[in-house]
Amino acid sequence: MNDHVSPRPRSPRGSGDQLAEEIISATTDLLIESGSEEKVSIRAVAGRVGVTPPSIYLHFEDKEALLDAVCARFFEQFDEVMMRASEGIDDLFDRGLAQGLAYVRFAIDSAVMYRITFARVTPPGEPTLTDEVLLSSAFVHFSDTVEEMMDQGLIPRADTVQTVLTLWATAHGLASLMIAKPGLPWGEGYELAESALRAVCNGLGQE
Amino acid sequence: MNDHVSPRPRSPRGSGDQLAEEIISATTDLLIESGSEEKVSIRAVAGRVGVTPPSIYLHFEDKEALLDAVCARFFEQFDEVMMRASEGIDDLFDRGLAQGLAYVRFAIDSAVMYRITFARVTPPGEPTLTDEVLLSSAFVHFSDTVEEMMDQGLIPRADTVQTVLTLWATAHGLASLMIAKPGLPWGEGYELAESALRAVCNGLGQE
DNA sequence: TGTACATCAGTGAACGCGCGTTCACTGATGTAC
DNA sequence: TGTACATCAGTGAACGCGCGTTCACTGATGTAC
Repeated sequence: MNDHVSPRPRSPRGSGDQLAEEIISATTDLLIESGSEEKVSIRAVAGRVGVTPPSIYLHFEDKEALLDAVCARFFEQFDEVMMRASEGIDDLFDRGLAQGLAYVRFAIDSAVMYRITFARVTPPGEPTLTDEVLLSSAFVHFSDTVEEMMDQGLIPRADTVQTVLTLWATAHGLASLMIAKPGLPWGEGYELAESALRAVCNGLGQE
Repeated sequence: MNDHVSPRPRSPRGSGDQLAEEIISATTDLLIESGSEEKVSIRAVAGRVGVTPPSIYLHFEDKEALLDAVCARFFEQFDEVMMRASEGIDDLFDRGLAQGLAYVRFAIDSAVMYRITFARVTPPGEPTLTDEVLLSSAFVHFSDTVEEMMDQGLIPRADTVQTVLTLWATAHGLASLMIAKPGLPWGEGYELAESALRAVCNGLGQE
């Protein structure tokens, strides 16, 4: 964890953002390796990047801000992954399912980051959380899919946000329980996850 | 957090277990107050109980062992809560639903403990996890309910464990997402949770 | 073109702190005779 | 019944450590004249 790298050359003037990027990805790597945010120190991050600890504070106000940036960066990847997974799938139901499964898959593949991101509870006063998530690309894109599915009658028409939250909770529950309790009999691949997602889709509106 | 309490009287000979109990509940209280296991120190626990730090090691091998004991104790409560919630409900479907909802409710009421318990990932080598959970009262009791529901045709007959895992994942997803993102529009009470649980029950077997 | 200067990304050393844990010790309690 | 002793739950003080963060400083780079 305390690995040092040959000191990096000084950055040219206005290119401070590049170091910020390197700090974020070094922190991500260390989080994955260590498995917890408390085990990743500013010193270790600095060492990994090839810089001294105080330099970190030139780019992030404190450790919390750095971790926030890292988690935000991670969360952004979900949109890309879900979009890519449904590319070229014509059947609308299959497309929605593929997106949900891609979510579960990606969460499990990046188990440590997923766990850490969701463990960082949003402070109660945070006013913009709702907007932040609701406006995030992943949420919007998936909402679009859901709305189309309603249009085609694949799932019953209802409040879009409520439906999206229900499906998200299902996918999140599968991913996070599979991560937390990997020893349970989840079966070989993702069949259980797939059938759970299908079940909730098919049961919508029959409540 | 560093509160001290008047020093407790010395325990009589063979009653060391009582102090162990007090340590567990003091730790639970401190976890709830601080919101994270790293913020709870052995010193603080000792102070809360009214004892010096080294005494803790007379009852728990180290901090990890103490936290494990605390989480195990917490997990045991789920069975009691779910059983109590379904008492006196005759309709079998309603009984299952009440158990699921009680799970979500209790998880949210004890948000901090729930989050911490599920964040403590079971180490990969742990051999007994599966048996541990599968034999736990909550799992067994809920499995019984599910099996009865299958008998009555309320949900399709299928592998019980798979069905229980699916329902557990749904309840867990709702609870943990509601805890992690309380700012999202979950609605007033637990209607969204209830309709999600109903949806997955009704969609089972239609995959 | 050459020189003095301002800028500012990054440094080196240190700060104070709280932590988990260890260890030799104490002293009230129970027991043996 | 009285006394010497073993037991052992809990103590007091200290260990070494790594942490987040601060602050005065450096020195390469770009700019003004």
